[in-house]
Amino acid sequence: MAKNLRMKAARAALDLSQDELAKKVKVTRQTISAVENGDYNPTINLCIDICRALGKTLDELFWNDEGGK
Amino acid sequence: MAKNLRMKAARAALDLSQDELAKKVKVTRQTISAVENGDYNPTINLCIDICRALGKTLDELFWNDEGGK
DNA sequence: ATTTTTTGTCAAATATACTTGACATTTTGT
DNA sequence: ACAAAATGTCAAGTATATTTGACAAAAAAT
Repeated sequence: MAKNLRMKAARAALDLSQDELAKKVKVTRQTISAVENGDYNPTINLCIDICRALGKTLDELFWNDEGGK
Repeated sequence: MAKNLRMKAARAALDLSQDELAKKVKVTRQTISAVENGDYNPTINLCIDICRALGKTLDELFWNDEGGK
């Protein structure tokens, strides 16, 4: 899977560590790391919580135009 | 959880049954039903596949302004 | 240079998304 | 009214998201 650089950038823009974001979102640091590194397929509720914590929308952080595949 | 009426409407607009959408997305009819009825928390990849099959984006089908809690 | 914080990653356990099969109810078509 | 298609839902199983604990490497701070 591909890394989520947009998420990483949005987090950096707010000067949050993975651990701080994890706490806001009530999930583990490892989970945040895995999501950023594209190591798995998070649930949409987690994605939504991350978006809210970072002040972004789903399309901004998780949508890919570029016909998938 | 809340029903996903936008998804139901988008599917209806293309005149697809739950079963037909399920096949396009390579998931079970029960899973589509559960997602529409808000009975659970799908993975983002499933949401993305559903969006592509219905010609919508994540924000259009799964994002909620209304600071939902 | 050396602490301190942040991040990557691994293994084992737990929670939950998703499947399969089946039946009842609702909706649509004739 | 009847038959067929579409949907809701349940139980038991399988796959995988997420946790917990831990350690090493990289980056940032002093």
